[in-house]
Amino acid sequence: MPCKRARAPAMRDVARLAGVAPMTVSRALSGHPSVRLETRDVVIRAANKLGYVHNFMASALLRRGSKLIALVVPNVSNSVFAETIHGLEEVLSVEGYTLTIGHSGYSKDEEERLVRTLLGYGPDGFVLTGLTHTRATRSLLTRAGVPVVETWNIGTKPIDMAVGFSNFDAALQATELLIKRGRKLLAYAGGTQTDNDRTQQREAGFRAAAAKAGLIIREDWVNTMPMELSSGIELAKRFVQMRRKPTALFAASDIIASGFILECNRLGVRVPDDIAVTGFDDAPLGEAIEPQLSTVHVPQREIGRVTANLILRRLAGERNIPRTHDVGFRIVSRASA
Amino acid sequence: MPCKRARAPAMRDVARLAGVAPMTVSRALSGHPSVRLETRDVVIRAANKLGYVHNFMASALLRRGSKLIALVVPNVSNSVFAETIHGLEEVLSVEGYTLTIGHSGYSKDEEERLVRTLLGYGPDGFVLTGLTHTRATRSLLTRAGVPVVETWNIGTKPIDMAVGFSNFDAALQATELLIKRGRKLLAYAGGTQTDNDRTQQREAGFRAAAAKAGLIIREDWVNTMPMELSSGIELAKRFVQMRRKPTALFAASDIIASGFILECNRLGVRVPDDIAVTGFDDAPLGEAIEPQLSTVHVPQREIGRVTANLILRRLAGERNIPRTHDVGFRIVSRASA
DNA sequence: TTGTAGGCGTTATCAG
DNA sequence: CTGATAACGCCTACAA
Repeated sequence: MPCKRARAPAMRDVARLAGVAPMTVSRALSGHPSVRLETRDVVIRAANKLGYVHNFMASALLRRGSKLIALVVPNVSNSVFAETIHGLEEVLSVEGYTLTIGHSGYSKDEEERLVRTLLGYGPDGFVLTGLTHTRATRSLLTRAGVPVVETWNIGTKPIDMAVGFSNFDAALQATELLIKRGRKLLAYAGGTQTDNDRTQQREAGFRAAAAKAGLIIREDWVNTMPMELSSGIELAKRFVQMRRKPTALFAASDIIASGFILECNRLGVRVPDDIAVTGFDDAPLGEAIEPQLSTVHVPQREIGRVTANLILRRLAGERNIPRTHDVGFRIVSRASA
Repeated sequence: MPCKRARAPAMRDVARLAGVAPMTVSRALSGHPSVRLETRDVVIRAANKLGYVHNFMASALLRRGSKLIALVVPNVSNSVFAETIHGLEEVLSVEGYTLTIGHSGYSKDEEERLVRTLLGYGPDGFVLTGLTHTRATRSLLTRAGVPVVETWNIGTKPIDMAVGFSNFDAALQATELLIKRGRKLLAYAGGTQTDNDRTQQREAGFRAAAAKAGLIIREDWVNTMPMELSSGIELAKRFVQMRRKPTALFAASDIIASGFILECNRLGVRVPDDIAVTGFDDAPLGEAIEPQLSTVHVPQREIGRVTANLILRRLAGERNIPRTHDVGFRIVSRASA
């Protein structure tokens, strides 16, 4: 165990060593212009000597800004959110902000609990995933009076700001790619989460594309399963055992689609001849497998970067920032469809 | 923009509504035994009515615990760390702790900067990746007097506690698997990071296995590259163009190894006939590809869980906790070697 | 240009 | 069992 928690040096300690008042230390360290350069040097030297670290909790208590940005994601292990976190960090850390992260596990009630907790740290900004939240979540965040960004979807009215793209349109266009290839027997594989507006919109987009083309969707071909490779593998195993088989699969995640294709290769199912496949996200894996995966490119990291910039602009006092930011998507046509 | 930041209800507001003193609210809400059940009910009802949320900044200021655990990882986008974060969250969130996360980008100086910043939030515990840090980092953390856990490696003396496994032994055994298969011309692919003790130990383990078997390593077959699929793909492309070719590859990451195998399949290189491959981490992808990847299983999420539990035990006042926790590894022999 | 007083929200301590 | 007081580290407002 490290030695007993000795009180960390505070401004008053720096002040004593520098022979000035604590207030002068505060000004010197925050770069206030009205401090004599000489004094400022003395203070900075003293601070370094003592290993002074600024106490953000005290500043936050005074509502001067905690330099904390709160983030709630469904799951950090999901690489698409990891990329978004990366984008956020990239931009925010330069400005001295730190992220506090909570996992909702795709539950809106857990999300509400987390929002409550995280607000207790006085964050300067709040980032959520998706547009559907409990009434209490919306109200807590509205009243908090800090910039709030909902990510990964756009459409309904955001609490404050939204950064994402239309999951509905993207799924619709990805499905239309399959239909354009002449496929009529469509299957779907998407996430399990009922509390998840992205997944819901993707399934809705899939159904809309089918309806537009006059195709009937067999409900037993609509699969909801975790977004894991194993789900795709399982799906391929089921596929070879089916009597009536679909001729196309739209997976609402590249991970599921890739697992499906990899297992098809093993089982001798030919993609796209026996079944065409389209994914979602444009993960690096989709490009590495054979056949390469057709998918929807989504600017995962960009969502984080744009979100961070919006928060920074808001904190800098900028007004009249549009509430919704569409980062777009792009259909990537490769060999699997 | 949400409405003007109205002051969030504080204990004093709850106290007023409940008709008691703020101190009583504090006790009631923290489950102090010396509060009459009736009083406690009144207080809790008042707190709920006002939507009171506990202000951690004030508690942190009093050094009563910020309920914050600080974490520095090289990169959240790397799935192995994402799993560890997941394990940490899993255990810590149940106890009401929140994670603050910083990315060092594999730089020890950036890590030091982050440690300084994160300490400014008065965390109740600190989690680092790896065992090598700047002198200042070690000293800051020692003096902070909070539990500190270094993860993903063991060996040298930790700052406080360490949770991981011997990267050296794991790499050595993975390489020996290749040697046992009769391969003598060994190539290596590992991370670029010079500041990275895990990568260094893996390379050292690889070299030690070769030396033990009396094999000479060609330095131009020792590749350092980012831990991405694309690195493995690049490596496979180089492989087909080589005049003298290695007969085995030890990749210090399943991602690189998988990229290599996937591209080999595309280029007609037979694995393991033309080249045997071993990875590291036991990512789900290794099992999904054909041939399946031999690798080192590492309990990624378990590292997070064990780390969290050690911190909790320390915070609960437990003494004499061993400093080093070896979570072990397991060689997984599959078709690629 | 520098210093002083007071308070942010919570809780340890001691008094009732 | 409950309440008053003081203090944690910093910064706004005002004074010198």
